[in-house]
Amino acid sequence: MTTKPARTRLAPSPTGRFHLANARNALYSYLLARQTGGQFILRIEDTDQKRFVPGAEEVIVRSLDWLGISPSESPFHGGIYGPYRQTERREIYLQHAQLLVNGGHAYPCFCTSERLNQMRKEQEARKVDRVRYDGTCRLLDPDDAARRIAGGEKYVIRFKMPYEGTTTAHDHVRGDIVIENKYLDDYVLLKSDGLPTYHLAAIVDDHEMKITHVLRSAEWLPTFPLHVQIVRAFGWDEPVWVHPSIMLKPSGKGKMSKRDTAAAMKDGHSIFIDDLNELGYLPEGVLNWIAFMGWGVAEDDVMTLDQMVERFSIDSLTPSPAAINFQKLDHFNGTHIRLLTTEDLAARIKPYLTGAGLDVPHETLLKVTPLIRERLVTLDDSLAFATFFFKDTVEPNPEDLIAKGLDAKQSAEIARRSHEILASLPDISHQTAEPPMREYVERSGYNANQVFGIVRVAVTGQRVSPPLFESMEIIGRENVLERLRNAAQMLEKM
RNA sequence: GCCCCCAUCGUCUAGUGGACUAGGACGCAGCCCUUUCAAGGCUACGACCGGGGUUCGAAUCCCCGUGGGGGCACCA
Repeated sequence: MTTKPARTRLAPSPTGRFHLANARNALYSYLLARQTGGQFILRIEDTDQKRFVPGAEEVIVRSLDWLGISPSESPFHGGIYGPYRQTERREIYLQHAQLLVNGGHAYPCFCTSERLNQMRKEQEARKVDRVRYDGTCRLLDPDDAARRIAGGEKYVIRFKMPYEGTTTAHDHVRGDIVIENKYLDDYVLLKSDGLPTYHLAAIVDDHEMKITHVLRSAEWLPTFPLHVQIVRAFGWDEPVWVHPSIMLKPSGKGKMSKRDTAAAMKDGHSIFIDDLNELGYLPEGVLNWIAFMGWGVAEDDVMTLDQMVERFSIDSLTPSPAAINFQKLDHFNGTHIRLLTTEDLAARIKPYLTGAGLDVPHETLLKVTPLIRERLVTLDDSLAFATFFFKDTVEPNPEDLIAKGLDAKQSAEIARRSHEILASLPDISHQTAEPPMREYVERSGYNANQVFGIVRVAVTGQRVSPPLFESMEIIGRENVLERLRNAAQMLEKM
């Protein structure tokens, strides 16, 4: 591809959590920028001070960093097109709003919210197709308006939307979108607090920051023609507009709600990036999962970030809404876990183990890791599979100690015998331990399931574990023997 | 209610008029491997929303239905 460097942006508001849709827009933006040798930047859209959530900006940056798709310009990274926080750009919007007013594309409006509410009520009563600003202040004499502003009267700046005609906006994913202007409105561009609304701020910033491709969620489609009109009113060139599909809840019925996110969390899943991190997901897995939600690839498969950079194209983005599929997340996560080197995986597992209060010697962890690797879906699954390696004793459930089809007495015998056999061995490596144990299975008349099952529960404290003999080798001779003794005693008392 | 968008297996998707007996992935089922659980391998099941056109020929183009989604703020 011989495209010129793309400048892309992620422009979230610091009003809540950083979720899947944010991450996916960020990913695609990042991919496009890196692929073309351009820049991916982060701009904070904090013009709604009422909804501002302290700390939200940090979560955004942390999430991006964790995913490995950090911006090169942002309030935190700096950059020559800053400031990257909209509240710090007031003057710029003020000037641009004035430009629009001077050009006859916008006008000051003094209508109070009370009047607006009443107006809306009346229009609804009349059952108009589209409730829309009635244009009262459009007719104001400019000098008059200027005097009222000078007099300190509160006002907003509204866009002067044509009452007739149509607007055609071109979305790269969907093609031309045509709408009759009468269904649009005289949107407020500058609020009475002097801060811009999204419509003005985003358009001005994207231009000022030399953004070439605007990637944003399809929720913006309804006001997309407005944005195009604003760009044209300024006389600027349009960026390439790209609206990836909306993400739906797993059932496919609507967007994720509070309820849905809570339900997902109960299931060990989440749409929030910081949650995913804590839940034990890998950034690689999350990225791979997100990548395919709205990006149509013929043979989708595991992909690394670098491979995505290579293969990504805004031409293959899909327009239809996509249901979130957490099972696929699990699949990709497991796959990426298996792709990690032992050292890497061990390092990532460790916090989950130590976090549970376990003392985790690194050498032991390195031996354990290959044993549990293909059993992990998330990193915290390591707790279920590896805890017994790092404890001095285990407390098996007595009932689990009794093998299927046998009674306590027989099971005790097996435990005792196994102890004897293992105790007689020079070492307990799986190479030396397995043959005599298998021989015992043959001779005893019990089956492998029964014998190894008892030993497994005795030694690991659980019915499900990594491979028995390899595990015993790591646990160590003395420890294994003791656990077997305890189990035999337990069984004999039953 | 109005506007906009969308429509291929349960889900994510490939498909840009003939190469489609419609391909892949997840999930699901079965088999193999196996001391448990996984992982892995193999196999099966499984879709072009409906109706009209256009065309020699339509999953692919057009129209109308229907269904789903999104949006109708001095929020983004």
